[in-house]
Amino acid sequence: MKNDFLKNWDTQLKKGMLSFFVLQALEHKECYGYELIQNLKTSMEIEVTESTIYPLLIRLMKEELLVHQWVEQTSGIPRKYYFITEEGKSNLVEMKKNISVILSKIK
Amino acid sequence: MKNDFLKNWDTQLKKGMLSFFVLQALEHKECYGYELIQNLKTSMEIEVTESTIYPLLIRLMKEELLVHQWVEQTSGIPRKYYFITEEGKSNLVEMKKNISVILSKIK
DNA sequence: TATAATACATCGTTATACATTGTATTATAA
DNA sequence: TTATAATACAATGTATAACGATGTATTATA
Repeated sequence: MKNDFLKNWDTQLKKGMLSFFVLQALEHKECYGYELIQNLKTSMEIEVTESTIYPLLIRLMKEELLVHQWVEQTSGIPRKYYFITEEGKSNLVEMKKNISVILSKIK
Repeated sequence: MKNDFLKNWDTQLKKGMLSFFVLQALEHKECYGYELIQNLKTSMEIEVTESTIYPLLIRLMKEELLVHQWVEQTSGIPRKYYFITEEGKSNLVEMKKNISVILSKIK
């Protein structure tokens, strides 16, 4: 069981890593917000709430790293699908470079 | 040259990684605040300002991951040396584990 | 027929990096 | 001699991002 310091540290570490993983996930395959939360949990073991993911997606769209498209469903609420842009892809490459530099500093 | 998004992302990534690197540095060798800033820059290529490091050291002491000791100098201002505690060392181990889990998720 | 799951979103709180500013001492260059 | 930089500590205010709580609406299930 994690202590309070480590729990808070996990949260702080997400500030940065989460946007990387969201871009990585959407580069692999476009999806809608709710689906992204499930995907991060099941295939990445990253737990995020809606109050984290929706503002994050909005920020990434403002930065033009993502675009969205509403898709009507045969039944139920329309889904807002997110797609990574070319700028998103090139930023993802830069982010990966930065992360490997950081990793090289870990003893 | 990094764009605004990447510059901000770097800052966000520090929120979490910096406390790890400070603990790692102090595990290697105790030092005082100003010295720590120099060490992080020269041997780790991590740039931090005093307004980042001093509050961080205070937080890590509150968590009892660090302790400090004032050391008088033959000339000049006394220096506040920081030492990692046993709890600090064990938390550092946990942090390193967490980081490798995160890394394994990078494609 | 109530409850859970799906799907969107916002608001307030909290934590942290950083620019700016401040104090004080010592070394160096003009 | 004097101004400037470097050393060494610290606090204040701002911006950013994760998260708990809350809200709306639809569909599936018990």
